[in-house]
Amino acid sequence: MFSIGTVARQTGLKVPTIRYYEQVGLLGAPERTEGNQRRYGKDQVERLGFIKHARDLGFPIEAIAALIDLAEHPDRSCAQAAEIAQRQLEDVREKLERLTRLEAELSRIAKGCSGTGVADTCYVMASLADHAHCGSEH
Amino acid sequence: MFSIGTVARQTGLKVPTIRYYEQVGLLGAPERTEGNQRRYGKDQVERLGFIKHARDLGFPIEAIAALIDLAEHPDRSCAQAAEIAQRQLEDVREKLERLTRLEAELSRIAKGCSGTGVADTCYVMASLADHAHCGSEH
DNA sequence: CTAATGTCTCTAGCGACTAGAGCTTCAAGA
DNA sequence: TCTTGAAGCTCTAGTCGCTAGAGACATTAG
Ligand SMILES: [Zn+2]
Ligand SMILES: [Zn+2]
Ligand SMILES: [Zn+2]
Ligand SMILES: [Zn+2]
Repeated sequence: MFSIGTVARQTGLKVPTIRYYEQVGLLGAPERTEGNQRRYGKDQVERLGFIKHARDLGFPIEAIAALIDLAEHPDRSCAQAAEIAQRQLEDVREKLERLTRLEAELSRIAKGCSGTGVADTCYVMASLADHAHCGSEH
Repeated sequence: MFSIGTVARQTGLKVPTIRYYEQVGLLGAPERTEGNQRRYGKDQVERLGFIKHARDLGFPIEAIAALIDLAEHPDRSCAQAAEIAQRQLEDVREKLERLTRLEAELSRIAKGCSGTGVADTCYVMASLADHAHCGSEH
C-alpha cells in the first residue's frame, strides 16, 4: 500500500492531480488509514500510469474514462477503443494543420521586424492589423 | 455608430466575446444610447479587427493588450512587439514539435487496432498501458 | 402600435488542473 | 516514548478565453 506522495513519484503525476482524478471519477476511492490518509494498491497505481500515459498523448478525461471502463471488461469488443484513438489522431492532425499555418505566418511576421524601429511603421503591428498580409487562412 | 451585433458581423467576433473584451480591458468602453446599448465608432471596430486577427494567430489576451498599448503610442520603439511575436512563434513551434511526436505515436496506435478484436488483447489498450511501446518521449 | 429581434446585466460553466489556507497525521531520529 | 518536520487532509478559489442561459429592457420594421 502506497501513500499518495509515493504514488505521485512513481507515476509522475502531482499529488493534487491524483486527488482530482478521484474526484472526477477516473479512479475509484482508495482505502484509507485510520487517520484518513489515502493508501493505494498496485492495481490503482497501474491505472494511474495508464491515465498519465493517455493524458500525455492528449486524450481527454472523458475518453480515458471510457477506455478504463473497457479495460475493466476485457472481453468486450475493442471497437470503441479504436474509435477513440482514431478521433484523437484526427484531433491532433487538425491541430497540426492549424499550427503549421500559424507557424508560417508568425515566422514571416517575426522576420519582418528587427525591433529597432518604431511602433507606427512596425511590420508586426501592420501584419496584425490586416490579414491581407497573410498567405493563408487561419 | 454601430450596434454590437453589427460589429460582430463585421469582425467575425461573437457578441458576448466583444463584451468580454471590454470587460477584461482590451477595448475601452464604447458610447451608449439613451437606452444603454453600446454604440461603436470606426476606430473601435478596427481595434476589434486587430484583436480578432491576433487571437486567430494565437496571441494571448495579455500580449494583445501590450500590443494595443503600443499601437496607441506610435512613436515608441517596436522592440516589445518584436519580442511578443518572437515568443508566440516559439510557443507555436514548441506545440508543433509536441504534436508531431503525438501524431507519430497515435497513428501507430490507431493503425495497430482494427476494432474487430477484444479489449483484453487490443493494441490500443496495450499501448496506453505501457509507454515502452512508444518510439519517442512526449 | 405591435411584434420580433436585439441588447442589457449577471451568474455559472467548460477542461484540466493549480494554489493556498488551516488543520491533522505519519514516520524517523533522539 | 517523545518530538518534530514532512506529508496528508478538505475546501475554496483561481487559471484562460470564452460560452450559455435567465430575465428584463430597447430598438426597429411593418
Ligand atoms: Zn517592428
Ligand atoms: Zn491573417
Ligand atoms: Zn483493438
Ligand atoms: Zn508513450
